[in-house]
Amino acid sequence: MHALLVEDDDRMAHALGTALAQRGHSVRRVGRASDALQHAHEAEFVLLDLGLPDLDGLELLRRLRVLCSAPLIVVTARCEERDIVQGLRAGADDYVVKPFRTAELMARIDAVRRRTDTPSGSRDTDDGDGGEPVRTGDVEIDLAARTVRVAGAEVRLTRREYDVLAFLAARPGEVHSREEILDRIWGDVFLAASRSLDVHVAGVRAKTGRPGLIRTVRGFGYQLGDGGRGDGP
Amino acid sequence: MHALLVEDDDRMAHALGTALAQRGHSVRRVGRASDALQHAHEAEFVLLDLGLPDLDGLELLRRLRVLCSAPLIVVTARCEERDIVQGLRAGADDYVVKPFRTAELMARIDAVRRRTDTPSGSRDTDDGDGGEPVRTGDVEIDLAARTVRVAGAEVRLTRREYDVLAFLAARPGEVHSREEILDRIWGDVFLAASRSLDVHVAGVRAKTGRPGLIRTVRGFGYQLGDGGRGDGP
DNA sequence: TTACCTCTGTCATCCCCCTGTCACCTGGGA
DNA sequence: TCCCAGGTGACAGGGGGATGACAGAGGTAA
Repeated sequence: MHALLVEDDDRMAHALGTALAQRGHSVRRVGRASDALQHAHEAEFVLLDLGLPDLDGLELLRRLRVLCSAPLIVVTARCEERDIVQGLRAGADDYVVKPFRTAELMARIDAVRRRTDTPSGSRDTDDGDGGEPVRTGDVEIDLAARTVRVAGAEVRLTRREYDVLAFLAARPGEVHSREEILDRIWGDVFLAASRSLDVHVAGVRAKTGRPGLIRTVRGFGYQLGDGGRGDGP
Repeated sequence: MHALLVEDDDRMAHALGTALAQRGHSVRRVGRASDALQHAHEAEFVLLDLGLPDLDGLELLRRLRVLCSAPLIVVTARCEERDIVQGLRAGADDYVVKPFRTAELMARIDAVRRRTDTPSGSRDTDDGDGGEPVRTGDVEIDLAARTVRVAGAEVRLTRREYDVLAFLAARPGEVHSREEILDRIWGDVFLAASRSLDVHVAGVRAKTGRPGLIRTVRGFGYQLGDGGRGDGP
């Protein structure tokens, strides 16, 4: 059992690590976002502190979610309702506010894992396990390195543009609704009427020079395409 | 979407019911444990108050867990660590203490359902069509990815066309009436006299090149067919 | 300041949905 | 076998709505 503990405070990390170890988990503790992203694919479940110094917590959470679908519990001092809602919408399975009670946290970990350890397994053959870039046509999306290459040349996308592309690339071939995308990336489905998503999709298409990289499913949402050549059935 | 709201306090039930209805859930509210147990099997998810007068909350939770495996969130005034741990260990997927914040509770409901729900329309008896595509002949309908393949090649259907096909594919072999299909997809049975359904069925047949994929039951409705070869009993 | 990103608003376009019509098929009755 | 009535398939056209393209305001970081 491999727990990934993302926590920059030494005392907190020590306390949590001890509690987890007592319950039979092997723990890898990291204190920086970059290390968290590097080890995400090894984790059986994740405890995430949103207050890291080197990257916004929500942003880290979204990036982790693209890299792995393991159970993830946010453990943080941020207790505003807005923070909690956004954290859960960004993909957290549970959200625990510091100071927390250890036994409760352990019970929550077990509850989340009970739901996610599907006996039939293989629920996540999808998300880029480890570091294999997603390829479609001559476009290469490296979810771990957060880079995009077209015909070998790196393309610089903005944060939102990359988020949208990475979200679609995490499950190639699947169609995602506008609401789902807005929920996961913006944390707000009520932006559905907004034009933001369209604008950023257009940005990805323009900067990559591959209009077919993101395919529109009219009236529903978007899907990762074949990289440009939009031939039909 | 069927939410089972187990709550004996009228004001609380009203507030919760309103919030759920605003988010598109249909709500059945019960105030007694016996009613909760009776309707448990219909629920798509459960909100459970532990403070009912006629049965100990934990005991009710355990009995509910035997009857149904739907996502269940405890919403209660009991805030002792011991209560929370016991509730989670008894099978609750989350535990929210009153007074709670509505938006947070809704986000927690979504988070739990995200982990437990089958991605697309099929919502009934959990007969394993969770992630496996439906196959008939050489046609493959992936309800999770919202894609359709014929002989391995992806076929692009419009929204309505896909909706009709997916609805039939969610229960292979069953015959569905025009009214039922219109009700579930259009939300309006009064379109029964309209030609829309026929047009979209024709679209599916034409685009897939499999006229037998959707079989007409004259005077009644439609049924998922065998993928092309139109022989039958 | 400067440059860039993000979001919003507007306009134009195109596709999809619905409807209407005609023809064909099916099933029942004479 | 023939006729009739209702239902369905095929096809075309109009309208509406979703999306793409573009511009500009506001915010943020360098």
